[in-house]
Amino acid sequence: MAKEFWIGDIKSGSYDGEEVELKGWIHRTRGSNKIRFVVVRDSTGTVQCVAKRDSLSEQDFQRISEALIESSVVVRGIVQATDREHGHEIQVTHATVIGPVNPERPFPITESAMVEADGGETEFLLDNRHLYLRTGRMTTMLKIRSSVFGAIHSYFRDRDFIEYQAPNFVSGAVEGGSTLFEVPYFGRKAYLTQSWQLYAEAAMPALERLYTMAPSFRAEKSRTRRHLTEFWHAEMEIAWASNDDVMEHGEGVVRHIANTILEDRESELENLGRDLETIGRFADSDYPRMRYDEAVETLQSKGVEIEWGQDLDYSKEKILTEDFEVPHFLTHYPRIAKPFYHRPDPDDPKYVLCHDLLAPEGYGEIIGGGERTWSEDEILERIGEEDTPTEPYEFYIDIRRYGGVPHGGFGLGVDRVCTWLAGAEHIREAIPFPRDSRRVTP
RNA sequence: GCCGACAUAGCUUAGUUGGUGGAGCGGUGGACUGUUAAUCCACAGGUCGCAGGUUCGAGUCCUGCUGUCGGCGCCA
Repeated sequence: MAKEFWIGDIKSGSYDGEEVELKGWIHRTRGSNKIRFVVVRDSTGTVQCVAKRDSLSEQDFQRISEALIESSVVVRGIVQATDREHGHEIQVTHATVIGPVNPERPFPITESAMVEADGGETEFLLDNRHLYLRTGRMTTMLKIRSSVFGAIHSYFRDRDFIEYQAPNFVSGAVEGGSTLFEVPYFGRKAYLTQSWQLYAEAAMPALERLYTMAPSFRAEKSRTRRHLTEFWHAEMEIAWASNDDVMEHGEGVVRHIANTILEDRESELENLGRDLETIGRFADSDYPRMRYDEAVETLQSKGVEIEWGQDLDYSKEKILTEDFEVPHFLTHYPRIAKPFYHRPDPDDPKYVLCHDLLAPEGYGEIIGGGERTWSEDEILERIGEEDTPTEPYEFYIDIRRYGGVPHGGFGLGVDRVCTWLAGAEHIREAIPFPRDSRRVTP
């Protein structure tokens, strides 16, 4: 039963002249009543199978001729290298349809649906996401996504970080409670986590270097091409570290991701029309760093209306990224613009020791992080500034009461990184079943 | 939360000043021995998102609703 032959290997010439048994799905089919051209797909590619009427039994020829797009088939035949545009093809000797498609309900995703959608974001394709997954564009995207996930794991594991898991049901927020999903919890209220961070800080004195990749949930009614309500969050926390140390890892992991997909997913990137030199630049360059004050001056010199102390929203980030060809950091935001867990800069407590990493080409923020407020006095002062009650944060304060140390970390939006590196139009293209404020199905 | 669009066959869409809704793809039947989104002929397929209203007459004009898309804010 196990599958022995893969289209990717057939196309690379491993079986020229040999007989193979091909298991896959019909991608396209055409031809006459004497010869049928059936393009078969598997997870590694597509290959044209040529079924000549007199080369296989009448029954097999009939079956393969009648099978509709997305029928699953087992085809046996001889691999032949050709000069035709599609390269290798298979001269069919036997054909069986395993899972047929009923002509009364043909595969709904047609050329017209694909061509028109381009990025794949029509309502129809979103409603049929479970079927859209098997199209070329989505398959390619999922392969790149897998490599991005793998690269994040290998980056941290190669540097002796410990993978550590936090609960997804939580009782409080990391920041502003308005964006929490509330779920009933045996007569009480619980919430879906927005971030691993608070729980990571609890384990920081135990593990010192830790990371995770897990879903985070934000109940924001965001309607943009960079937001999901459920997204994959790669987070790290490191003891004995400054803002600069954390940034080194942020730059390191993003460059490692770019390097990995360049190495493992070159053809997939090209399929999506991504320029490899551009990705190479993301992989090899140093990422510039700019302080908030400098960013405000730059914006003001460009005629943008902004006052010191305002947070930098997306429209302003976008203007800043125009000056860069690679990701760049923005650091040292005003204390008043950032939540309590960011540590004030001892050199100038008007600022906090934080950073955002902005992707170029208009993709915007992919990392947010910084040094944490780590002493008991400072954390109480910072929480006090926000008029936040301290009770929900008792465990967080405890971490500072028992041997606090300088530490920091960041959160990386994995789906955003996939969107950016793949050159996709919308974050929905980069995740199999996107969740936003208007869609939880399929 | 705010702003702006859109909704016609399974899909992608055309539809003029309001006068019996067309096409391409997909499907079915037929032709064709090398096709590349194959081609050619024929057929089937429509409560024009829903509910009201204006009118002799509404896919088309008006109101409301629903759904979807795009943008802002928020952020990863």
